[in-house]
Amino acid sequence: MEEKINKKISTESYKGVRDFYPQDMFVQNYIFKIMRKAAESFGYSEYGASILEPSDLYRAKTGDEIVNEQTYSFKDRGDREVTLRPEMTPTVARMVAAKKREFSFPLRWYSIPNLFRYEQPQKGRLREHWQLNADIFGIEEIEAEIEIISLARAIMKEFGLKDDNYEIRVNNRKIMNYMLENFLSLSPSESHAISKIIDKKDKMSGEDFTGKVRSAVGEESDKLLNLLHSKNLEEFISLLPEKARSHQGVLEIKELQERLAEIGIKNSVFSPTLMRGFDYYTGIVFEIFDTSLENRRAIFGGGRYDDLLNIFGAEKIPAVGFGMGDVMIRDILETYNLLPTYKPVAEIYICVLEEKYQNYANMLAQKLRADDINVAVDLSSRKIGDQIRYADKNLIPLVVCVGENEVKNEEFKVKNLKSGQESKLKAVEIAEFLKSLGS
RNA sequence: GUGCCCAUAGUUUAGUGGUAAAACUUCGGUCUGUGGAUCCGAUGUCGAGAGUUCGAUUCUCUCUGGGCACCCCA
Repeated sequence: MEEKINKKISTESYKGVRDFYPQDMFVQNYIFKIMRKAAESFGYSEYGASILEPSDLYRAKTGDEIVNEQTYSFKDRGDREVTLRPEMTPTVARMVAAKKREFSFPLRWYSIPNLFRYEQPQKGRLREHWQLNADIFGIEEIEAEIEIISLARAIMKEFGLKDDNYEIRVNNRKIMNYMLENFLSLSPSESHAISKIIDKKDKMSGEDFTGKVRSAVGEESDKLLNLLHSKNLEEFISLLPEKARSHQGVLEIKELQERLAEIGIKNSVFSPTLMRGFDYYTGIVFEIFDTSLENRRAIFGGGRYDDLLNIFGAEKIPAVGFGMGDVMIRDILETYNLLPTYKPVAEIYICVLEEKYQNYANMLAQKLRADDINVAVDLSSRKIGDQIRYADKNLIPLVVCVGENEVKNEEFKVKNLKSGQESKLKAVEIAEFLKSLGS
């Protein structure tokens, strides 16, 4: 024997990414199907783009550090810096800005891109994931937020989630900025730092949070803490100084909640500690938050980003949008036992009793396919029992055996593997029969 | 990037300083013009590399991968 030169290649997938075997792909397709259906029911059109973007696209917004350390970035053969897109918003902003003269606004767009980030994988966060992005461009008024949140809620509903499975947390960057910069007289960098602390409130103990706020804000911290602990908007407003009570940011939240309630969305909650990590948000921000004990995580997040398109030198184009990841929604559906049961694509399996009937079986399959039926034909010439067993193990619901009798009579016994029932049918009747099964 | 835990057939798990076992799955055979069965058999360089040792799957280190948390958050 010669020594082995070839080293075996590992069958593991690349770190932090997933293989989708047919059963996984079935779930993935189900998730995408629901997302598409809901988005399109609101008149949103699907768009797409390459996963490769020039690194500058992200530098402009997020800074060198994130691009260098948290993205997949490399130089191509032409010495261009390239990044695997870590999010879709800059891409869609670029696309909209590029052709803004050609579009009549508002634009309602969605996409389900795969996104990459170079990070340590952990729960709910992998290196590659898919994320529904839905955005509306060109509406300055709160109508945009109402529509976007309605869409988010419609998706939850379509997945079978009930309103009391989650809450819609809302806040407004405008009032938060006002509060930090005017009411508490913090400098922009101080208020930026405190925003990050506020955003993490739920991740630390009450004392920790109080302590961190005190050391960051100083003597005014009690005022801030009281505001952040308000249970609802009324309490929050009552703690604001007189002249701030009718601040636009407050009015927007109030109107948003009222308008949502009017159209039947009653599970919105004002959440003064909701900030969202991104700096580009300029107004309302929101999150759909799973209230089950198992997850306690945001399923959706989004908000208004009126100034983002400015980086392309475009005139201001207001925008509201959100993202929803496939990893999170999978976890949620699992929690509430809402994952669909796997069904293979083949509806009928044709068993071949003797090798000489193989081509007859192929012809029968062709006829059925012409009637839009998904048919697989056995190729093994194995014993009939093994063929049926194969169909059964692969969850194919119906079996037709082709042998001497069938060829002679042109009639087929269609066997339902679940019930064991057989129906004698002509080839042309099979499509109708399938419809009657309602599969 | 940091820390903790983990790694044995395809899967779930036993087990030992003297090169491994069970169940299920898969594949092959057995039996039946109609299935989830029976019986027989096959499938592992114990994640990779190095070290300690007469001898390592077992002990040590490094790496890789997985899980969780931190960092960061899209």
